[in-house]
Order: sequence, then structure tokens, then C-alpha cells
Amino acid sequence: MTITIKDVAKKANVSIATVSRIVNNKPGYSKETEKKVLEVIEELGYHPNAIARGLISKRSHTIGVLVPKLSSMLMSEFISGIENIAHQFGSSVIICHTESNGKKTMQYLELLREKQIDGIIFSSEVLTEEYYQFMKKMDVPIVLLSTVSFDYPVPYVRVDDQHAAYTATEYLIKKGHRNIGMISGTKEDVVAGQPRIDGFTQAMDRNKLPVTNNIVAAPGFGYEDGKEAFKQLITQNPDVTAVFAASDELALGVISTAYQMDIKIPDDLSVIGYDNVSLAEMSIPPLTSVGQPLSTMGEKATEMIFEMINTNQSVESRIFPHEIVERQSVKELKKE
Amino acid sequence: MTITIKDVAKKANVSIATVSRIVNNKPGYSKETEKKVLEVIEELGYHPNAIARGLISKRSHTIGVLVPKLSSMLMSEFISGIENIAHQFGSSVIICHTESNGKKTMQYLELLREKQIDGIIFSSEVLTEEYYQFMKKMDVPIVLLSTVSFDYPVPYVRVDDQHAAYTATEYLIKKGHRNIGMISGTKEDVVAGQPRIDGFTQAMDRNKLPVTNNIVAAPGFGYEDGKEAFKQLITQNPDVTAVFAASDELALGVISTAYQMDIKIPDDLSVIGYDNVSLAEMSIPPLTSVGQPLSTMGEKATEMIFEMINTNQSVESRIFPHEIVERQSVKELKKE
DNA sequence: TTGTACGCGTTATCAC
DNA sequence: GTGATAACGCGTACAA
Repeated sequence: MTITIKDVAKKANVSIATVSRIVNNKPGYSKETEKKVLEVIEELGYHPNAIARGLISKRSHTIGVLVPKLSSMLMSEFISGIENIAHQFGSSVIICHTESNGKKTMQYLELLREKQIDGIIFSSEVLTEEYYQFMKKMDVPIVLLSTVSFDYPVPYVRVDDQHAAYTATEYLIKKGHRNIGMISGTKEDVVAGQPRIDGFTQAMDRNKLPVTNNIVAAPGFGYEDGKEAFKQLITQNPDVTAVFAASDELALGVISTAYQMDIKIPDDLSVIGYDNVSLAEMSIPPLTSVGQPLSTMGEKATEMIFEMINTNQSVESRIFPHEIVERQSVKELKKE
Repeated sequence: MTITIKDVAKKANVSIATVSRIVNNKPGYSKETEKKVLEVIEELGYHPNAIARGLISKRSHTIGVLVPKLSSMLMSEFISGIENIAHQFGSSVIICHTESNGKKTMQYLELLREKQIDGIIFSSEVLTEEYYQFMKKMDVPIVLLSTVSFDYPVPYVRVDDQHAAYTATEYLIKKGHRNIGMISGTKEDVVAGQPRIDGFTQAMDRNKLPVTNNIVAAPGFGYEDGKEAFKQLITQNPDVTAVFAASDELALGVISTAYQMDIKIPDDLSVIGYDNVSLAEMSIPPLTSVGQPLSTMGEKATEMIFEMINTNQSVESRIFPHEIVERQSVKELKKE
């Protein structure tokens, strides 16, 4: 038997309306009745039922977050920021790990619709037509986190991947490297794949450095992917002096493989990663990486959701700055 | 304007009762009306409102998960398993990162109560009196994941930490090590601290190996903690040939510091970690570790929650087996 | 300042 | 087979 507002009202000899006012700090009651009701509430251990409230207010105080199951390092930092802000706004967060599987994503979206969530942070895959149409019908605020949409007017929070890749490459070049390899994602990946490749080639081009057999596209962004890709890279281009990896796990893979091949990092080979997850500092040697303010980005995305909820109009997208976090995996190459 | 069961009923010229029956597959309607109603549902794009349903059924189809903000590596694997099963049961998961801060934990518990969640997986800190009493009043199933309670009858899912630590230590001893150091958690930590220390000393004792200055208690289980602790260990006991670290991150810290001190792993020093998170395989050299079936444990805990919900009675606790995952950070010590 | 009564969207219990 | 109608727990016009 859960105890309800009625029980309080009865015991306090007031109407449920009065109790409701007091609970919600709406004006319209005397100090005395307040005191009395508060006492009864305490005595009975009454607590409002958010479900019943939600039915009226049409707000569930819950937001949904769609993230890919992979790359959990990245996501846990995003989620940390998201949850932090959501909690400040008195809302909770439902995490949906989509394992970049279209079907499961749709299942989750249906779940979120049923639950009447107040907003969605979409951080998986690309925003496809199917997802977009579905969410649009749900009629709740959406923001894209570290993802892009093709043609739909959905605000996003991310870094400029191409620019970041450009910066990383140029960093390597400034350190004196000429023959630089890249372990990239796939070209089909319009978020973390092609743009970073573009940034890389752009930097190489502007510095009049050839890009012939320098790029190996890994099927994913994981550690094993990095190992395999590096083997291929070193085979097709044995003279590389530096590698730009499109993720930190990828970078760890190359470091590991290099270690096995007795290639010293950074003496024989410089390596720079991407994302600057906590892993990076734990690497041996500590990994220089392109840092994104992951937690902050998660926070901003969440703030945008609530702003959209409260103002009922869209907000501006936000590109966050990236930075090179220098550690010890890159070495300056002496001119000869 | 969300469209409701009423809209469907009106348009289909039936009562809302009939629509409800059809939506929920309750008997009591003809094939024809079913067809008609289904068409209207499709046409209008009607979807039941889980909040309204929850108000009646008293089930929110949501479970709450309390996890510490730290040790996110561990937690993300737990959560993966939890979410997987929860989704199979048609429920969603609210994650609450408690940052092992008593106040925030209570705030979250209050949030979960308001939201009328159906069950709680508690995986932070120790289950204190305060938490237990609160949750007990909520009157929902609870299971402890990788945690213990003092005296309360709450089912749990975990490994036998003491035994696992014993196994790890004995593994090192079998490899010929005699002077073995341990980087532990704090003694006050009755979950991952003292039990692992006990397992360690027990193994040492049984093998008649002295434990004098072999143990350094780190304040936490992180990378930096490991670095600091190892510095202390190597100072107070320069002859250690092997180290048992109470977490993988701790182990990475010792490997890193050892590397800086030009101590070769595993040639000069063997290291074994604990948890076997994904990090372990990415270490250089790959880290031998005591593995827990993290994802499976999360799954089991969740299954237990739903069993308790459905049967309305408690379930048995479950101790999962651990295993030594051999990689390359431990070397057999030659007898002299 | 306070109470009455209706509605939120749904399910369940009756009648018919 | 089908349809009113009363809950579920709460917020809020409106009236008093």
C-alpha cells in the first residue's frame, strides 16, 4: 500500500489541493496549514509519485541517450557529463547501447517513445532518414553528440574532425616528420572516417608531402584493428617515421605491434592518437593525443536539450575546440 | 497533440475498452473489429503511453543501477550486461553514478523512488544502514553487484575476492616467486580492500613466505594510485620479484613506474592485475590478470531482479568463478 | 486561504 | 463480443 496525497489530506484535515500546493510550493495556503501538512507528510512518509505527475505534466523528466556499444571509453566520458547535467535538472537518463545495429536502435527508439522521454541525445552512427523521421514524429528535442546528420536540421555538439586531424598531422610535420602514416577509420564512416582522412591529406598536401601509400583504413577503431592496420602500414611503407591514429585504441595497437617488432616509440616511430581518453596517459610511453573535451561536450549537449525543452525552440550547434595533449609518444625528428 | 486510445476508439467506432483489449491481446473481440481497429491504429500512428500504463499497473518497467563514478572500466562492462537483459525483459535502465559520495547516493535513491522503479542493482560502496533502510522502505527488489552488505538479507552477485586474491598470489608463488609485493586497496574497504589482502597473506602464510613490508595500501584503484604505491613498495622492499595489484589500473601504474625506473617487465619484475578489463590486453606487455566474468555477472544480477519481481520472493546469491588470464606480464622465476 | 471537481491515458470490472 | 465507468495519483481551474 503506497501512501498517496489523499492519505495526507485526510489525516491533515485538508483537501488534496492544499497538500498539492504545499508540496509544489504554489502559493495559496497559510503558515499553519503548511506546518501541519508538512508534519503529516513526514509522519506518513509521503513521497509524490512521478508517474502520476508525468501523466499530467506530460513530462517524464527523463532523457534518452543512444550510444554505440563499441568505443565505450569515449562514451563513458560523454555519459558522465550528460548524467551530471541531467541530474542538475532533476531528470534521469536512460542509456541505450545500440551496438550500431539498425534494428536494435529502432527498438530502443520505440521504447523511448513509450516512456514519453523529454529529449534525445543521439550519439550513435549517422542520423539516417529512418531514425530522423521516427524521432521527428516523437516531437521531442534532439541533439547530436559527436555525430552528423545529412540534411536534417538537428543541432549538434562535436569537434571539427577534419580540422583536428589537420592539426594532428601538422603537429607531426612541425616536429620534422615527412613520411607520416595514418591509421584511419573507413571512408564510409562520414563522422570519424573520411573527415579525418581529409584533414590528414590536406595537411600533407599543403606541406607538399606526398600521400601515396600512407593511409591504411582499419575496419574499426579498436585495439586489434590498430595492430592489424599497423602491420599493413609498415609493410607497404617501411620508412614511416610517424603515425597518426584515428583513435587512442588504434594508437595503442600500433604501439603494441611496434613494440613486438622492436620498433622503439618514440625513438624509431612517433605516434599520435585521437580522443585523449584516460587510456592515453596509461600507455607506455604515455600517448600524445588529440584531445576532445568529452565530458564538457556531454554536458553541453544536455544543456541544449533542456534549453530546447524549456524554450520550445531550437538552439545553435556547437563546435568544440580540440587540442594536442603532448605526452611522450612523439619525438622531434632531427633534420639531416 | 499526442493521439490517445480515445482517438482510436472514436475513429474506429468502438469503445476504448475494446481498443485496449486489442492492444493488449486480451480476449473479447471479433476478428473484424480487430482488423478495423488495427487499421485505425496504423493510420493514426497510435502508441500506448507507458506512463499512463504504469500508473495503473504500478510498474514502471525501469530499473535503477547505482554505480560509483570511479572505476568506469569495470562498470561499463557490468552495465553492458545489465542493459542487455533488462532490454530483453522490456525494461529500461537508469544509471546513477554515485561518485561514492553518500549525499549524492541518497539523492539518487530519492529520484529512483519518485520514478517508481521496479528494482535496484546496487553496485557502489558498501550497503550501509542508511541505504538499506531507505531501499527497504521503497519495497522493491534489490541485488548487490560486486558488493557486500553487513547484516542485511540482500542477495548478491560477486566473485570470492579473498579466494581470487589467494589464487593470484599462489599463481605467482608457483611461478617461483618468493618475495611478492601487493598493491592493495585500503583496509577500510571491506569489498575490494581487506578481502584481497587476506587472500594474499593467506597464500603467503600457507607457503611459509614472510609478509613484512610487502603490502602497500593505495588510497584508490586508479593508475596514479598504482604509480605512487609502487614507488613506495620498491623503496621499502627493493627485492620484490613480483607484484599483485588489486586492480588492472593499479597494475598499469606499477608497470609504468617500473618502466621509468628501467625495471623490465616481466624480466625483472612480474605483475598480475585484477579484473581483467579490456585495458589489460592493451598493456605492454599484455597484463596477466585475475578475470571476473563482468558482463555475465551484470546479466545474472539483472535476471535475479526480474525473478524477484515476478515471483515476489527472494533469490539465492551467486558467487561467480574467477580465473587467471595469462598474458605476458608474469615470468617464471628460475630456481637458484 | 481553501475545497470541489475534472482530466491526464490507461486498465479492469462490471453490466449488457 | 462490447461498452460504460471507476480507478490509478496527481495538478489545477474554478468556486467559495
